Amino acid sequence: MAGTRQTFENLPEEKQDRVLTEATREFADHGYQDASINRIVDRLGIAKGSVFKYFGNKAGLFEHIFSRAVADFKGPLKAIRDTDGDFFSRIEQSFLASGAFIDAHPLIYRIYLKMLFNENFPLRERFLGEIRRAHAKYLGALVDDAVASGELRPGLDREMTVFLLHTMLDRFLQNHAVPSQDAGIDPAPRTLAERARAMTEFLRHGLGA
Amino acid sequence: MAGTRQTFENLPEEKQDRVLTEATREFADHGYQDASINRIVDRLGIAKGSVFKYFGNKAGLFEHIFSRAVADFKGPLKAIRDTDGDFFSRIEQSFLASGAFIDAHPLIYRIYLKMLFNENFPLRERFLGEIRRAHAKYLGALVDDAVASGELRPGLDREMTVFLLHTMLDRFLQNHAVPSQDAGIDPAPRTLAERARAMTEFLRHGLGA
Amino acid sequence: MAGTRQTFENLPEEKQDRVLTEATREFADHGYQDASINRIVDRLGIAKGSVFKYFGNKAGLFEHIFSRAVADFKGPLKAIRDTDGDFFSRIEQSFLASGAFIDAHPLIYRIYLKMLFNENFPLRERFLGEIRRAHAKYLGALVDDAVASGELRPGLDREMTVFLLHTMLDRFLQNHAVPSQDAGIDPAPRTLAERARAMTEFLRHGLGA
Amino acid sequence: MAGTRQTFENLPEEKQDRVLTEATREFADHGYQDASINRIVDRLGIAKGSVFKYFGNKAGLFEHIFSRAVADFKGPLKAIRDTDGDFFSRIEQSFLASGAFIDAHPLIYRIYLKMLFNENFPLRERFLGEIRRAHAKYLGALVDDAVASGELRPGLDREMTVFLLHTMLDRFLQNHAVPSQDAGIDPAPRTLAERARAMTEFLRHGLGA
DNA sequence: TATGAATGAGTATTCATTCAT
DNA sequence: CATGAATGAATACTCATTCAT
Repeated sequence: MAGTRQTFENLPEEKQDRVLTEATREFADHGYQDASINRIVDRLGIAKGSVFKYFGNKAGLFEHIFSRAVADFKGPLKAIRDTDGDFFSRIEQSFLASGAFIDAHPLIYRIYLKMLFNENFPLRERFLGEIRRAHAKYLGALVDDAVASGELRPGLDREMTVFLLHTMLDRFLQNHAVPSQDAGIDPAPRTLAERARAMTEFLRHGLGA
Repeated sequence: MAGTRQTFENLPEEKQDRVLTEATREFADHGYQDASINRIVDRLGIAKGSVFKYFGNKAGLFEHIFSRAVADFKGPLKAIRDTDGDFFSRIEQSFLASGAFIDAHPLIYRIYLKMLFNENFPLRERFLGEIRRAHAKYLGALVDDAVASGELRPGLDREMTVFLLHTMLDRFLQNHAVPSQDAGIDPAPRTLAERARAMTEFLRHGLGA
Repeated sequence: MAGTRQTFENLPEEKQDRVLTEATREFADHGYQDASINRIVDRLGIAKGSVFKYFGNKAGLFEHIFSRAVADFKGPLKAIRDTDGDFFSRIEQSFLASGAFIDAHPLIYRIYLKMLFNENFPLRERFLGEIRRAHAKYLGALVDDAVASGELRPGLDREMTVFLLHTMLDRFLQNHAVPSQDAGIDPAPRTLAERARAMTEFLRHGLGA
Repeated sequence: MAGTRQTFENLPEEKQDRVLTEATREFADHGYQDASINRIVDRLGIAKGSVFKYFGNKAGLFEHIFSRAVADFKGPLKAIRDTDGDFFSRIEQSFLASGAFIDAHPLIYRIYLKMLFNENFPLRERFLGEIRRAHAKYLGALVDDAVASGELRPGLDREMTVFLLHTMLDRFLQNHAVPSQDAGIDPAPRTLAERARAMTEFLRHGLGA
């Protein structure tokens, strides 16, 4: 109880920020296992022991960073939940809001992507599960509203619809963050808004009443 | 570096297979950077020097393995290119064939997934580009056929359509390989066939004439 | 170094006790070199700097603890010096009193045992010498009395007799504190009293007139 | 199976000896936990990785050294088991043979002493148990012979007698190896033979018929 | 051609100690 | 007078790569 988490929060906020920024960058560049605390402290110009004082160990540092990020991840969705408008315009806004989040926190999103298929991140199951459930809950609510208002074509399987929306959102964001991934597939670079609009149109045709 | 690759191919085929299988497993389990040649040779019971004789260095070993895999990746698509049937049934068959490929080569696909967002794989850009282009070419041809036969609704942007198909296929496969990824989103476990059918139906509504 | 020891003794006695108990436990568990001031202060919930204020450094802490213990070690012997009774019953009482001391201060005795053959304890020579000399003096006095009263068989070398008594006492105590040490040698577990009686009988035969 | 124990035994014998000698010295000087592989390899002038190649880890190195030592420990006793002569002269020979062993392997004996009261040696229970049981078996056989031939006074408890002999032997050896331990108790330095003779005499009086 | 011994820089983590607040 | 942040050297251990046999 004595030494660990408390000590970091007693630091001047500016120093806290420097440490977290540098560490986040390291994890974004190298994932968890290959991230090097040596490199972090060298760049920061602080003693190696300090990091362990602050966070206990490497996993503690990662968990500190990513648990804050998980909270942030959920943020943009909440903002839209209460939005007015028809189903598909709310979907489009979700795309845009999530894209804006990624633009604001590119390092965090790179960590998330690395975590997706790399098993050795601490608390990976918990973190990914939280994010998934938040999205599922949010998208499920949107779908329920749309079913009630008759905006979706009848006979749609609710679970499959949520899964499809999630799929589209996820891939939209991946593509936004790592455009090279679609080099050769979608060669024409588009703005965030253009792409969001196009995918919404597709969804409207596929799902709309 | 002179007779490098040659020496490996002079080995009895059975030994070649053992080496490649064990190395593939290591990369699938740990990615590139964290894969350990020490562990590989320990499991194989061969000398460490041999691996370096065969492949030059760690990157050479990986490239040997994954360049063969890239060729395999393209295989299932070619098989369907000449298939008869309407557009959407050919799409559904693509889903099924790709899913079958993953079931047959789970380790290769795990490596591919890790490579997707992890920058430090050797020749990553080249490998991913090859796979992407193969898919784009294949899907593009399918779309062109469908446009010609009027199976797609008019006014569809070809590139965006290809992108959407690719998105659906990719996510379908990820979900097939790592089902836990959708725990909480698509809780009802489905067979490969059921899921392929459902996604095809969705595409038919979204894209069909 | 000025007011060093003083500051500790100004503490409320209860806090002094907590600090010393926890530190003694750490030294008993880990010896000197591997004892960790980090762990001690973590368990105590006090600042690390305080320990250094109180005792100067790690050696100072150990010396404070063990110099008090040395005084205690000598205690039980003094109590018997003035006892009446024949030589061998006084010996037996010494065994019992020393065993009782160990039961009352098990941590101190564990430190003593570790110090016996581990050279890197601070002031080791001094501490061990003090204890040895106290025992030698005490046992020597007993032997002198017995020689005078004719209780010992004639011709016994005084020094060797003292050495033998010391040997028996020491090993008796070690065995009492670490019974597993004699697993397989003396498998029948005995009470302190039984063992003291048996060893006294042996000594009576070996040394008695 | 590939890398570990085999590699060390392939080394030229001279190098094996240098490594073991230096490592044994380190353990004798510092015990297990405080022994430093850094120091060992620095003195040897070899790479740190080599030691881990040879023995796997620090515990493996220690176990290699001490398991050989345990075998050696038992050696001198076996040599005497078949000796002729009366009980007490065989005991005296045991003292002398064990003392000679310690003189020949002082480092090993110092490790043994440190292990006696320091819990964190690898395989400690096993090693100490083996040594104890060997001694108990040997001394028990001597006692049984003496009981059969009537050399011991009647009514002696066999177990207690073995325990006493073990006690005397152990302490005799400790005193021989670490004479300073008895500074102030037995100030007159004696030869090994003198001391063995004196202790045997004592035992003869205490135990003899 | 295969072997496996040698290397040395790299990893996370712990530690006693200092000193500004 | 107490605090606890900072330090940097120390620890065991792993790794890809080289090269003499």
